[in-house]
Amino acid sequence: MATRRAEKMEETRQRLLAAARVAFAEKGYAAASMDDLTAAVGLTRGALYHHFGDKRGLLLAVVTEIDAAMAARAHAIGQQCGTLWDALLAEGAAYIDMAREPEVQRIVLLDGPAVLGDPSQWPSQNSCLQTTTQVLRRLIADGTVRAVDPEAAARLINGAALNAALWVAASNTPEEVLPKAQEAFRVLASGLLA
Amino acid sequence: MATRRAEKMEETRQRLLAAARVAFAEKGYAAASMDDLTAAVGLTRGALYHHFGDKRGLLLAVVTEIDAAMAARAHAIGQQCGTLWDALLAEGAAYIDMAREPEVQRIVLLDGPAVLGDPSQWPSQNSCLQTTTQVLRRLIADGTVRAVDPEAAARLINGAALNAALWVAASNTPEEVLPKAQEAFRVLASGLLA
DNA sequence: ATCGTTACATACGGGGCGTATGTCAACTCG
DNA sequence: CGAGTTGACATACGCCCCGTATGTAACGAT
Repeated sequence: MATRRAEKMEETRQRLLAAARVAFAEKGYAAASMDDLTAAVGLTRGALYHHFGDKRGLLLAVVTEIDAAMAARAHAIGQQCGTLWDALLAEGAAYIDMAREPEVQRIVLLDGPAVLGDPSQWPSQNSCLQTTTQVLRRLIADGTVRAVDPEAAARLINGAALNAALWVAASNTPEEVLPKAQEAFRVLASGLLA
Repeated sequence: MATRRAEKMEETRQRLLAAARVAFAEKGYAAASMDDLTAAVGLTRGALYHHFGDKRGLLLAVVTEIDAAMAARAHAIGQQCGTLWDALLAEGAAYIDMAREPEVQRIVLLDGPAVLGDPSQWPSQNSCLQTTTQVLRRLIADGTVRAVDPEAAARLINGAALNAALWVAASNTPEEVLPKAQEAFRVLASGLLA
């Protein structure tokens, strides 16, 4: 089949994606130059526009990739918990933790919403949100959690966690602030219990 | 003394601010042209850079203004409540409501954080956050709310509310979604009660 | 009345994005 | 096996926009 060609093409796509992650994370979306970014991996803007359409398309691809990785990681952590409720708390803590990484923070939490709009409208559908919603739905079904709209609760929980993470990361003393944030998260989440 | 001059100067400052609010809200920060913006009120970029330093400075001024207005409005609503706890819930609901306005959403929630960084680091100190923190401090003191870090709890509460608002506004059917969001907010907040 | 200050306009340079066009290698098919 | 076609990527161009340096005219002080 057309393997040789498609193979190489996929490789350049990945190289561009990787370079974009670094550039967007370090300089931010607006300040990242497409010329510099492509040159860093030995290509030109031609390749970029061929693969991703425009600068925004590139950001979308990067965000989708990171979002999927986050959701997978959170899901894996949740799986290791004895009860579903513990899984929910653990996933929340995981989000707070992940959002401390500069790459996640800058790209997914700050530039992502500004450039691509509300996360729930992204094509990736915000996998993180989906994961949390699923867990909540089951918790409501088995009576652990009060009867609220699962999607609404998931959005609030996620928003709280991500906001907490932003706070921790921007703090001068993250080590002191992190436990406070996690404790507050647990207290707040307990409001959902039946 | 130097009133005539200072008076006029203040007026042009306000005109620029007003034009910026409109432009940033309608086109978004990145797509808003400083040339167009200033021309819309019969001035040039010269005036703008004289008053605000740069494009970012203009956004900061706009954000500060809106933030102050939001905090004032929330505070006023809280004052009308019988108990402090009701005030907290009412303020939360007010934030959800205010964040539905396109101006607030686009400027304060989306572009603000992306361009200016984490809201808690803004010079305006995010008045909204301050207000909520104050109320929480008093609620903890009088034993209504469990002993958590007030700032942490305020950040989470605010994050949840604002995220909910983004969700409502981006939804296709805001009327259906709004009550779900408000209900979920109340349930979540109840976790703070002692 | 003169001079310094300052609010604002004009002019200039640099850079970045998107697109139109070119090129060359890889696959297809007779 | 060779000619044609497709497609991945490079090159070239125009446009817009930001920030700054420079100019100017009005206002206030002395």
